[in-house]
Amino acid sequence: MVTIREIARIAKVSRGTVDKVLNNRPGVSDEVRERVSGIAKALGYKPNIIGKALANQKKAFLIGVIVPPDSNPYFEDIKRGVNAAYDEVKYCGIQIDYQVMRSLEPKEQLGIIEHLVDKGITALALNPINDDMIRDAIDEMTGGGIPVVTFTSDILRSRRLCFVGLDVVKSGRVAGELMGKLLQGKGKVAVVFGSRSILSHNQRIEGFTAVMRQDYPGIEILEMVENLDRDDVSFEVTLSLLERYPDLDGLCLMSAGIGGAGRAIKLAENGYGIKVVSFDFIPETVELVKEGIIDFTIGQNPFMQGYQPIKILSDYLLFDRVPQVDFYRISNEIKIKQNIDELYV
Amino acid sequence: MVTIREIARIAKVSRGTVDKVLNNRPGVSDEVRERVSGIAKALGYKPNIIGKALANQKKAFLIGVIVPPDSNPYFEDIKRGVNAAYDEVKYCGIQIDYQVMRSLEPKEQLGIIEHLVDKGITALALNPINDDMIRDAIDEMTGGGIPVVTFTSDILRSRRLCFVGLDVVKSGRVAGELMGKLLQGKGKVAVVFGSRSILSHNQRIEGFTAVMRQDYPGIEILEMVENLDRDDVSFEVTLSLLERYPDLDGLCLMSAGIGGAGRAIKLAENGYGIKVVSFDFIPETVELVKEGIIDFTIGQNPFMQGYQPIKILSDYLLFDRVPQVDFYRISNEIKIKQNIDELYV
DNA sequence: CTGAAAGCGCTTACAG
DNA sequence: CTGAAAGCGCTTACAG
Repeated sequence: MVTIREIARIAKVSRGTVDKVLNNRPGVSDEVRERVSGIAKALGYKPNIIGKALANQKKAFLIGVIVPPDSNPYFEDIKRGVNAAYDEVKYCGIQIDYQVMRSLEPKEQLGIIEHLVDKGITALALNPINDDMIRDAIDEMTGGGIPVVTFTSDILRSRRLCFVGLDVVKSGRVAGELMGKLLQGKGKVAVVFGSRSILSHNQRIEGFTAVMRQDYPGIEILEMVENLDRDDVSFEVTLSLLERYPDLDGLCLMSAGIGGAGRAIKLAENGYGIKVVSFDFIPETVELVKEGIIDFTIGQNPFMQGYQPIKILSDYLLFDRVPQVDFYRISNEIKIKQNIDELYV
Repeated sequence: MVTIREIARIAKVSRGTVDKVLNNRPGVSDEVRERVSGIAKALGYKPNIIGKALANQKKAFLIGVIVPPDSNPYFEDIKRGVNAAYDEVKYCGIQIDYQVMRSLEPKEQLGIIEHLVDKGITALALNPINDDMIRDAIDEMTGGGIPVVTFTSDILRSRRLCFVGLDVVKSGRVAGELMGKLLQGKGKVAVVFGSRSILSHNQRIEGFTAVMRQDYPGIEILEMVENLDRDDVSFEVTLSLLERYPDLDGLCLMSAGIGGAGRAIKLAENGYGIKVVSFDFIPETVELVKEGIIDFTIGQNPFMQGYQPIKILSDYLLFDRVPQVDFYRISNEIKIKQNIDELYV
C-alpha cells in the first residue's frame, strides 16, 4: 500500500504538502502540486480510510436528521436504522441531531432546517416536504458545503447529494402482479389508497393499474377510494366496498389505516374468502398477515431508509466519498404468513 | 469519550499497562490489573475501534475461505459477498485466501484446511462437509485460537463461532404457502428435488409438505422426484411428470437444474398454465421468472452468506467482538416478475 | 512486573 | 509557498 510518507519521500516534499495536494487544499505552488499528484497517480495511491478517520477524530461532525410526525409507526423503523448507522460511525466523531416534525407544513420544516444550520450541522438527512421553499433551502445548504441526502420521498430538481428510497411505481406493479396471481387472472378488485394529493400514492396506483391492464385483462378494478391514511375512514370505506360489491374478489390496501380495513374485512359477510394485498410491515399489518386476512404485504425496508442516508453522509464527511448513484434504491420485499417474522435480518 | 491515556493518568500507570489489562495480556500484577480494570469500568471505557484498527495495521490477518466446487452459479454470488466484505476491511490489514474445492470429499476439505493452517490463517470461513473429520478439525482450530464461522450449511455440535445461513425448513414452508395461494387451495402438485442424501433438501421437503398438510388440505402432492441437481435429469423427470399427469396444476422445483425443468415445461402440452415455485436467483431462474414460466422464486441471498462470515470474523480479529447470536439468520426473499431485477439492493 | 518510546496513516496549527 | 512537529487512540518491542 502506498502511503503519504512514501509519496513525500519520492517527491522530496513534506507529508503536509502531499496532504494539501491530495485533498485540494490551498497553499501549494502549481509546480509542486503537479509533481506530487503525478507521483500519487503513478503509484496508484489510495487514501487509507483508517488513517483519515483517526486524524478526523479531532473534528466534530454533526448530521441533522428531519423526519415527519411520528404518528406513522413506519418511522420507528427508520429511527432504528438511523441509530444502527450511528452506532457504526460514532467512533469517528459523528454526532446526530434527530428532529421530528409536528406538522407537514413546509414552513415548519424550513424553520427546523434553519435551526439545525445555526446549530452547526455539517450534513443533513431530510425527508423533504415537496415545496419550493424546501428546494431552495437544500440548494443553499449544498452551496454552503452542507451535503443533503433525501430519503423516503425525493424533491425533484434540487441539488441534494442523492436520494434513498424506493421506486414506488414498481411497488404498485408488484402489488398488481401478486393480486393477479392470487385471483388466477380473473375477478373483481377494489383499491383503498391514501390521498390523490400525495405523489407516491398516485404512483402506486399507476403501477398497479398498469400491470392489471397489461398482464391481467380478466381482472376488473371496480373502484378506488381514498381513506386519507386514517384508521376510522379506512374502516368505513372498506366496509362500504364489501357491502356494495358482494362478489368482490380482491382488495388492495395501499395506505396507512390498515387496522380499520382489517376490522371491516372481519366484520363483513363476504370478507372471509377475499384476497388482500397490502403495504408495509407495521405491527397491525404483520398481525393481519399472521391471521391469514392479508395474503401478501409489500414492505419497503424502512430500516435501510434510515440507515443508508447516515452511512452515505458519514462516508462523504469522513472520507470524501461521493455516492456512486443519484438514486440509492431500496428493494421491495414480499412477505407472507410463513416469513413475516423474518423482518430486516 | 474515555481513552486509554485518561485511564492511565488516573491509575497512575503507563498506557502500555492499561492496554495489557484491557486486552487480558500477561505481564501485569494482579493489584494493578484490578485497579485499572475497575477504573475502566467506572468510567465506562469503550475501545475506540479506529485507534485499534490503525495500530493493527502492522499485523497481518489472513482469513481462509473454503467453498464447494463452483459448478453451482449460486457460489458466484457468495464470492461477490466475500469480495464486498473484503473491500470494507482490507484497509485494516485483513487478507483473504479463497479456496474452491474440486469435490465434496471430506478428505479433500481436510487437506485444504491443513494447507491453510500451514499458511498461517488467523480465521476460517467454511462451508463444511458434514463429516466427523471436519468437525474434529474445526474443534482443533478453535482450540488453537483460530475462529471458524460456518456458512450456507452448518455442522452440528462443533465449536464453530457461529453459523451464517438460513432456516431451510422455513424456505420449504414459504414455498408451500406460495403454492397454496397460487392454486387457491386446491389442485394437484409435484415436487422435483435434488437428493434424499442431502440434509437441506429433505428439510425443504419437510417444510413444504407440513404447510400443505396443515393449511392446504385440498392440495394433493402426487409425486416427489429426485433430479440429482442435474440439468439433463431435471428435463427428463419434469417432462415425465407432465406427461403422466395431464391434470397437474403445480410444480415445485427445489433444486439446481432449473434450466432443464424450464425446457420441459415449455415443451409439454400442459406446461403453459402450470403454476411453478422455485428456489434461488441464478440466471436461468431469473430468465424463467421474466418469461412468466416461474411464478415465484425464493432466494437465499447468497451475497449475504458470503459477506457476513467475513465481517463477523474481521470484527472478531480486529476488535475482539464476539457474535451476539449462534445462528446468524439470512432471510428468505420472495421474487416475482415485477421485482426480480431488484436483487441484493 | 512496569514504563517510555516509537509507530500505524493522515491532518493541522504554526514557524519560517 | 513549504516543512517540521504534534496529535488522533491503540499496540508493541524493548529497556529497566
